Amino acid sequence: MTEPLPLLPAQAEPPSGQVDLTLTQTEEQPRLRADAARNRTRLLEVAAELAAERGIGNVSMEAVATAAKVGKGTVFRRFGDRAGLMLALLDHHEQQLQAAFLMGPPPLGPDAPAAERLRAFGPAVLRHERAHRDLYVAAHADLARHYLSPANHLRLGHLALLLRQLKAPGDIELIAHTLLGYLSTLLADHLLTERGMSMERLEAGWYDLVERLGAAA
Amino acid sequence: MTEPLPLLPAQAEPPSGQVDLTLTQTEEQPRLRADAARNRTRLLEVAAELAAERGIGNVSMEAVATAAKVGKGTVFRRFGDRAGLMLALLDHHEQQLQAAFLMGPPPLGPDAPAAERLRAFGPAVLRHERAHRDLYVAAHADLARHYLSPANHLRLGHLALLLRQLKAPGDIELIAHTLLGYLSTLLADHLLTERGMSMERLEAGWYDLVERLGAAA
DNA sequence: CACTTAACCGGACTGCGGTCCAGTTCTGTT
DNA sequence: AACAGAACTGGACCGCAGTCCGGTTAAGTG
Repeated sequence: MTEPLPLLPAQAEPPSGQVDLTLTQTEEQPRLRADAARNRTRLLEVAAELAAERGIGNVSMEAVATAAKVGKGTVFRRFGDRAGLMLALLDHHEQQLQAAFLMGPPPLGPDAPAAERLRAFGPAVLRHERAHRDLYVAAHADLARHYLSPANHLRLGHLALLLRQLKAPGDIELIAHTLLGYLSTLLADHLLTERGMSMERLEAGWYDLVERLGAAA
Repeated sequence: MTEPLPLLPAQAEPPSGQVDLTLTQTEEQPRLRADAARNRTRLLEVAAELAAERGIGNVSMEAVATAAKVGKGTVFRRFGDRAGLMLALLDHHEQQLQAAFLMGPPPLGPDAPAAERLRAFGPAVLRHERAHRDLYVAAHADLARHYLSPANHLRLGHLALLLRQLKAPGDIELIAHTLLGYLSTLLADHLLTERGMSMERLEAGWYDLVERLGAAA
């Protein structure tokens, strides 16, 4: 909780081979050694596989290590901790979403007016998170890290950009956080599952929110 | 993750002696046996003590059990799991806050106009959570339960009430959730600590939010 | 191509959260 | 007061996250 944080080289997101991380700006990756890179991809593949067949909640770190024919220590060295592995797994999916709203077609992509992009952002995220619910929940088990994750940072920046283009009044950064909070996996899941709300209702709520918080004074 | 949930009598909030839980409506408490009630209070006392001296993060369930001269199983039977114990610990503090905005003096209490109460709610919660930061973070480690906790439910209901009194347009429940999300312990902590924002800025953000989301159409 | 060194590897080890169940203690009933 | 059964108790037990460190291997240097 307030530890000195031993070593943990802080290298949780080094890309490997075909994996392209240019989207989520990784502050700098120290370049993995060849064997280490190989192991990393194998670990991710195996983890995804196990998650698919028995549910991510029933995949222990040790199981991943064993299935990838690697020592447990290796897994932890690479990903730091369980949440780190989840985050890495998630990263792949996240990139699809990011591509959609950074370079995709309207109304999400850059060829639509800002107001429309902002509107479209909500449902896109809601649906995306719903599709990968388990993983998001598991990954954000450590909530503190969540706010620091590149993915979250990117979303935040995107929203702030759109809001600025719209000349939205007020504290843009805080408003962006508020909007993102509305899209939180756990909140959406709670409202849909526990409270029995419909996706349409959540989307309508988003449109309303965007209208009131994004409109120029 | 999708288990049948063995027993867990779902009795996590039975009051004991002087502890008054009428505020956070506890759906029904099966009345603890005399010895069990005694143990419960001792456990909470001991836990609070240990938390105070070595930080809540460094207090294991076993340590609490031992210090209270009780078996480990007893602790888990009483509180379900670690988060349950945290929640119970938190409950006491939470009641102070609840009393403040349910029955306290203006501008928080019922003798002030709704708009003022709504405005005052934000800073009150922000400051309260900041004061008990560690505990909130530990307790909400299990985020799914968080949305179901009586405390959260009460806050939500309170906000919804005020919004309704203000004749705020839109989907009241969703707006209440959005507002509450802005006050999330973890978000606030992130903004204050990591992003170096000032408390004043967060409060100003709240006032702005309330004005735009609470104003009648 | 030999050599140095930094990085990596694996698996034994620790501590904790959570479960289980045989034995004990309370509470309501007659 | 005696009894039956429900509720509680405690500690042995399990599996997993995360640490540690002696041995190994890859990447720069001449």
